[in-house]
Amino acid sequence: MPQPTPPIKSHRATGRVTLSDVARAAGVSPSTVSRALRGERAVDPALIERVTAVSDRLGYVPDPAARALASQRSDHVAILIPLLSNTLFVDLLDAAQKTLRSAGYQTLMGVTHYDASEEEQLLREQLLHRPAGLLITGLDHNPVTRRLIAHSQVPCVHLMDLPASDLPDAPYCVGFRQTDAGAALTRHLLAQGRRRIAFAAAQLDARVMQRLYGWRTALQEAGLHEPTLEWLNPAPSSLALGGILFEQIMQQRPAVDAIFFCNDDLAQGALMAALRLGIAVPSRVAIAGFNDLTGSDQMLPALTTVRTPRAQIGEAAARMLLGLMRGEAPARPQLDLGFDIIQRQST
Amino acid sequence: MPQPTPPIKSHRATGRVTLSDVARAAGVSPSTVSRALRGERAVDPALIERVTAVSDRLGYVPDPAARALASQRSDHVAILIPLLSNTLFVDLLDAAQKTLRSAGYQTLMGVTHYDASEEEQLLREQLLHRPAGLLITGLDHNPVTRRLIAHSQVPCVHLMDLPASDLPDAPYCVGFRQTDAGAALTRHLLAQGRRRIAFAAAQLDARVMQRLYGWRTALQEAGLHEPTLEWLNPAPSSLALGGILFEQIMQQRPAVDAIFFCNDDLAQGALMAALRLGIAVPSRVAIAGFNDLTGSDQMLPALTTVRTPRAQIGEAAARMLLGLMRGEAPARPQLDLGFDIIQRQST
DNA sequence: AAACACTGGGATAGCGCTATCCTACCCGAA
DNA sequence: TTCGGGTAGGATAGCGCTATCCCAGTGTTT
Repeated sequence: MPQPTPPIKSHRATGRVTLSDVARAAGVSPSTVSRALRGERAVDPALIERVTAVSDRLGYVPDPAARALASQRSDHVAILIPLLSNTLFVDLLDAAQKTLRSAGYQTLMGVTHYDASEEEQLLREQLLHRPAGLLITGLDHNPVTRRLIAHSQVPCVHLMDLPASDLPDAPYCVGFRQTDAGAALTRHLLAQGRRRIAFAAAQLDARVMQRLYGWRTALQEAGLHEPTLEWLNPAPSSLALGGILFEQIMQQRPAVDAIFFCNDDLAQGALMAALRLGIAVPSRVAIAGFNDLTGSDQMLPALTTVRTPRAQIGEAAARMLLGLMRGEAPARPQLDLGFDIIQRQST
Repeated sequence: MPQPTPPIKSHRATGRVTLSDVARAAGVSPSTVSRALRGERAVDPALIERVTAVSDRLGYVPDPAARALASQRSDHVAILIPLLSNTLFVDLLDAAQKTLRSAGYQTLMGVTHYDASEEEQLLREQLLHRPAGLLITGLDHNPVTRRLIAHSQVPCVHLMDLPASDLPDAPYCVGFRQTDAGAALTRHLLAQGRRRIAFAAAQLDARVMQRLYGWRTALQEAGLHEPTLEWLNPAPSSLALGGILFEQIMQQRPAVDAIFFCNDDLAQGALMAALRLGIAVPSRVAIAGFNDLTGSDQMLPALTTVRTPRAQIGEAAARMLLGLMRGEAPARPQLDLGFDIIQRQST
């Protein structure tokens, strides 16, 4: 009776070059290959070189799933942003993603739509993949979300916002002081001789409210604060809405001589509406925006705005996170990248 | 001599509720739990219910890494787009991502920057994660990329473009006929009485060239084609560039009475430049764009453009892919979602 | 010289699933 | 009655890594 030849390899062979293949070819143990390739523990430099050479020759590439299962840490970095329809966040995502990829990490993107419970749910899904790090927009999250982050032990950097003061147990974050930026732009308008400065906003997220606070503070300091000049609309931000808000303000508060829009899209819409309505900008009313989005320099008149370093924030936050994932503590837990007032023709 | 108590659980216990925990609690084998929860093979309905109940009670959630390792398929879907700085692709990504997430998939995003070798490299990285599916922008990829896709056996749907004709072995794709759209918009301009219609383009990707081809065809049919009215610039598209192109064309081809810009950002820039230069639109020159991007309806005059169903493309492609991943063949491998000419005041 | 760290390698047991094989049982057909 | 085939469960061996333990060899201390 003929003996069946025993299978040499598993019945589920995949054709992939594995770590054991490299180990066999290099004449060392799998542990050594693993350590040599990852730079873990001390390995004889000569061995590292030999293993690396063999690995390259065979075209070995580690399997992320196996690595994730064994080490309980994947090569994913999760990022949570509110929207993709605001280029602000897309720029953040783009920069972070680029930086993370060059370090070998894959980005897991989550879009929260400004919804705390959706944020929580997205975070849960992302944490299942045991990400190596987490980037999250803003500082205010619901308690469950905060607990999930803390309990997961995953290094986390917050984007865009900075805490009011340097708390001892402050979270890691990269951004700028929204309040200061709001106040600075308002002071710019005051310096131009404007006295009745309205604040028009939509999509009232935490950062918008901080800009409002900055506006309010600057006007109070100047003794010019007037609550009826706050024009807040919770709807999503858009050019069209900017036009509508502009028209409302001009009609209902004709004495207004400047409007601070919380975002450039609103301000751009206002500028187009002004053109349509024949309202002279800046002579009749000055218009200023926030974020220096695409096209603001092309408006007629060109839009005065606050340039926010969103790409730099994305990149710096990713770098800080990469450091944290290596176990390094950043120089300072908060990184303030500032902002610039860009004066153009609309003020 | 006291015996050391043997550890009950592994020394690397993670506190996670595993499939075996559910199996033990439900009094069945792990295989049965796995099958019951995935709806694999036939399982006694009563058992399915019991297992599901126990699983819910314990809060069991499958580990994606373990699943990926064992099954050689992850819950990731890879998506490759050229840029994040064009809202067109962001809308595509947003819609696809939303659809895929609701089906339990995580999106792995790759940004190719219109670079074929970067696309190939990104694809390699994504394939390491053994994605369950792949979405890729466009139909033209380098041979290695095509081979990687074919060899990976991962279901793949192409976005935005449709092949010239219905080939028998045609790839799956969802989009619309760029050539037809280009021709249709050109015919619209002809119908308005325009005779010297320029085509201005930047970021000359395959789709832009197809629109150019459509423009050319329509003009040739009308006996009005003039090669010197092709204005092609390989630089990235932007409002500022649109303004520059507009100024160049008006200066160097004063007889032009209409300009078809290959993308709305260029056309918006041109409209702003026209305002600045005091060139009347549409009386002196008509301006039309493509894609109906944000703000086009707010321009002065409002921009005539082609509305492209990018969100629908993202969603439909994701749905088609989900079907393919379940092993279903779509009704037709090509899905044409069409386009609409949106006539506004600029023509 | 004995005791004691280090250092750098190997052996091995999982990580938490799924794929595959195996088996008991039930059914209808011969 | 017997047998084949289908059905629904269990047993088990990995998937490809890393974490942990172990150990031989080499200093270092008193």
